[in-house]
Amino acid sequence: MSKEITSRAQDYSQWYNDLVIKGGLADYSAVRGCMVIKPYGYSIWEKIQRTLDDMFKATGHVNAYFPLFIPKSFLSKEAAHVEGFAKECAVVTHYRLKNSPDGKGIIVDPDAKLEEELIVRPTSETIIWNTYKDWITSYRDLPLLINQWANVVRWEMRTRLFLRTAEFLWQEGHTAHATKEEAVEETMKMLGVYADFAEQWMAIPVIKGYKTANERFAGAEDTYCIEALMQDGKALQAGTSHFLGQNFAKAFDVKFVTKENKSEFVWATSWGVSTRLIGALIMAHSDDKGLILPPKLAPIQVVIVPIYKTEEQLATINEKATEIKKSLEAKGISVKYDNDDKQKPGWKFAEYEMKGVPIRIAMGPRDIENGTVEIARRDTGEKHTYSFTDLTTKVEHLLEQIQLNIFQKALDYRDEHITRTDTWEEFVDVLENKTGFVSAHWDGTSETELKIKEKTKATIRCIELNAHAEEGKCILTGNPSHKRVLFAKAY
RNA sequence: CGGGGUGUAGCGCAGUUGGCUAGCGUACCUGCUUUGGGAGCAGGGGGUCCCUGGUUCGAGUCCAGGUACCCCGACCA
Repeated sequence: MSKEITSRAQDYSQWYNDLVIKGGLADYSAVRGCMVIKPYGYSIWEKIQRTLDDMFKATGHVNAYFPLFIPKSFLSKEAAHVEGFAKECAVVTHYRLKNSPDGKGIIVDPDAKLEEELIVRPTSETIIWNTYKDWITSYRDLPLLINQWANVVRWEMRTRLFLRTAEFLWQEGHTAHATKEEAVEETMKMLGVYADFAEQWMAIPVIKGYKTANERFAGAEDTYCIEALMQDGKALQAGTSHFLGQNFAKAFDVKFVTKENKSEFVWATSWGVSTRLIGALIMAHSDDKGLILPPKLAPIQVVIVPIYKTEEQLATINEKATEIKKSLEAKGISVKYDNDDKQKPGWKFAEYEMKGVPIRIAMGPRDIENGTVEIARRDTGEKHTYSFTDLTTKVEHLLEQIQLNIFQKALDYRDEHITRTDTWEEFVDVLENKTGFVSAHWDGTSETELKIKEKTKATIRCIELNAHAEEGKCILTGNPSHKRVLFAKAY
């Protein structure tokens, strides 16, 4: 056995790392905090990208690309924004290297110092709003609905594969609107897009909510989010959509003339999801045997493994397997027929389970004789023998079932891990032992929120959009509260 | 940035109080046998023992300094 996976019970972090590395999704790189996304992992990202991009286009957005570098002065134009990002910016100070005088290697040429230092974008609001100033003059220029697929850099103190890397890939939407109402509507619309994507494609149930002032995006009036729950009971913010008000319009002096010939500041939103989604995908569904990928995002949906003793048998199986492969592919299903002779069937079974391929079809002499195949589901481990008849339909149906099943499983787990508490003792106990979300009253002050974080390490993940009014007392201070909020320890 | 850990073959690791040609598993190459859950046997190739300096007849091993990465916190998507 060359690829043992650490079990979740033994060491959850190590389990996660094993899945990423041994599942062939990514590798550590020579650069601190930066990872290499390997082809198998990147193909998941490509599927995420393609799907979301279609959803963005369908909601009226177009793609553009803005510079990787941002003049240092831009960042400081919005006070909260610089405050939030300054501590984690990579800075370009020089533009040239030269041979070291002692002949050993190369050094930064001190004569090549930049007039104004450039930062590597941690997010693009500033460079984009600086550009929007030139693009927007009239109400006729609005709304401006732009998305960009890009890499950004945030110099995090501690990194984790996919969940928090110094450089990561993401998309960031930046829209400009004539009215507050329209901008708020856009913010909510994109939150909805993210939630739909998470649930229908990633099979991860999410809670839609908004952030408290403490957790808000630097420079936003309101930050909305989708929160998911991982198998270790920790919450993971899977996507955010920000209502930026007129903050960036004011910082970059972006005004437009209304129909009534009045000059007004533009209203803004921004929204993003990143390669962190892949981390969520891994942790939400997988088990101790390896990855479990939702069929809709799995790079390989079906793998066919031949079992044979003789060349004649292999030839027969090749023929039948190719036929099956073609008929599945005709339905848009991605199939790999693995007749590589260097590995044995048992090895392949374990390997594709590790990689999370939803369906495995095994074909041996027995099957050829009986006109059957053996089909194994990755999510449940169940194996059944099916006849060739209507195989394509059966597989299509099974893929749908798997997609629904892993969503339901994640949903059941999530729902079991939302606990309502009304006493501090129970609150602490649930966070510590049961884990997951805790629904509790909070007095609405940042001070209380921070104290709770200090005592329990839990933060307010969000205030649910559909939270109904309910009178109660703050879990910590006993002060009056009008609705419950969701606490959890988070990634 | 604080705490802990690890750097020895592609990968995972062992290496005793300092001692001979640095070893094991796996992967790789060759051959034969195998193939319905990570195959077996035989043979073979592969090393800057993280770096620098020191102690010593002799350093993977001891000492000092450096460096890289991982894990747990603080910070964050």
